Amino acid sequence: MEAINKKILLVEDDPNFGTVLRDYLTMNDYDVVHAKNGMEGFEKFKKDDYDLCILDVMMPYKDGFTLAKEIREKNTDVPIVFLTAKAMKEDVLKGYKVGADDYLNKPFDSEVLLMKIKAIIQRKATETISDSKQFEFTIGRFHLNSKLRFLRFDDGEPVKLSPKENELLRLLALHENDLMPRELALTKIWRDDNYFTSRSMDVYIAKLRKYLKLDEKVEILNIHGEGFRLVINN
Amino acid sequence: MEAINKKILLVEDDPNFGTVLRDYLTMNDYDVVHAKNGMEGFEKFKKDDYDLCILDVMMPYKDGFTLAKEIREKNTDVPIVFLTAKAMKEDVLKGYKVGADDYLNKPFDSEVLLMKIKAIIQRKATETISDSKQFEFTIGRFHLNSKLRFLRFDDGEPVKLSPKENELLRLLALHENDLMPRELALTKIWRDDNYFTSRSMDVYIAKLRKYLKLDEKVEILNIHGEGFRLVINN
DNA sequence: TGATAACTTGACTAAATGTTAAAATGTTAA
DNA sequence: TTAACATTTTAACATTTAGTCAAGTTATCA
Repeated sequence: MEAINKKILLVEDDPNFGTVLRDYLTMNDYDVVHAKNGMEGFEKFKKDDYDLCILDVMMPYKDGFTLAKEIREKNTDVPIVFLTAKAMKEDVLKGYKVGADDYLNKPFDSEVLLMKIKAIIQRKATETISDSKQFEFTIGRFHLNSKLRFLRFDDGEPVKLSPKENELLRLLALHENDLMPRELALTKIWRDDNYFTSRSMDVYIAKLRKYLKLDEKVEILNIHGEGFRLVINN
Repeated sequence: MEAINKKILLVEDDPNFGTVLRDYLTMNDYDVVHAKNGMEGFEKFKKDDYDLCILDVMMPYKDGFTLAKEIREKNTDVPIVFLTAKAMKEDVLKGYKVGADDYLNKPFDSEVLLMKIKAIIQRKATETISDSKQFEFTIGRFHLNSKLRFLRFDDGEPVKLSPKENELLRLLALHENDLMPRELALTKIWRDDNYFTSRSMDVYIAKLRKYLKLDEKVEILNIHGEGFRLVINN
């Protein structure tokens, strides 16, 4: 039986390092497409579907973070790994905002690299499956059934939620107590990130808050400029 | 090249079993410190850094779960494995609540033990950075969550930080006890290094100092003409 | 001690968010 | 097909949050 290899987009401007890495990955049964700079990387990304993107951070013309942002606009799911020179831990936050899945410090152990790649692709696969499977949530004294689109308080009468209300609350519940980035909701639910969809989302946050205020332990907090957080206090 | 052995803290009150296990692990290139009870185990834990803790659940005075809780307060990352006579379901659940990484049932196959140990230490080592680590810091009696942008003192109410406050404190924490060059913060956070951004940064240093003065052991020192230092005094 | 760097405070501007209501759009059943 | 209703978007305005800058004070260094 011939298994289909995972496809990796490698964007690395250093020709020596890039070639070595490409060959090493190819040897380990990955299909590697190697782009020599950010521009080329984005072109190649648009032309095909990849299971993983490995981006060098420091590149002329277009750095890895900028490229990642462009990639994220096209595809919210593909795992992205950054290659950085050692001792650049300050940049991790920046990478995270763009939706980084991991960092690799140059130089790195090739064994570790392979393990991480495998783990990330694997994690992404199970994550999306388990995410898409979760349709019922307990939110404080509420129960959300996201498939039937209703929200029940204690044992009272369920309230019917509109599609947008439902999806937004579900996304918040999936990130319970953690940050649910604004951008995530916009790309996942509204499939567009602009001023108006953003305002629309705020309207829905207000509606959800109105529903949720029956339980004073449940609240939707805003993190200015970042997104929202569904917290359940004890 | 001589690799440094991984250090294991073994807490087991049964002298026979404990000694046999210690010797077996030592034979397999682990550095083992053997404590005969929970109290001794915690003392030894505080004195050194370990790559893994193996705790017997049933011990006099202080059982394994209680010890695990104390260890977790000091260190949220170190892998913990419990040794149990038999896998009681409720015990397993209790263990995972305390943050157990695995269970070993006595008696157990020594080969299996070695494999599990290797796997656990390995897994911990390759865990992705984006899983919290780089966003959470302990600063004296404070806890900084850089992703959610809040700073908590002891177990009090978290204070919300502005993006700039957050990034600056994070940068200082990354350089804890070391110099954080002024220029670094300006280029990383303000993306511009001029007179005014520099004044602006001073404003933020002042704000951070105000937050941090709750713990007199924590301070931000200035190094004239160089930058700042976040120091934690003992 | 004079020059430069660091610190503090508060006023001001810009941007993001909260809220409500009206307008536009979508859906369903008679 | 359309009337009634549900959903979503847009608009308007209020409020909160964040960042910058200016000006005066204090600390440090040579």
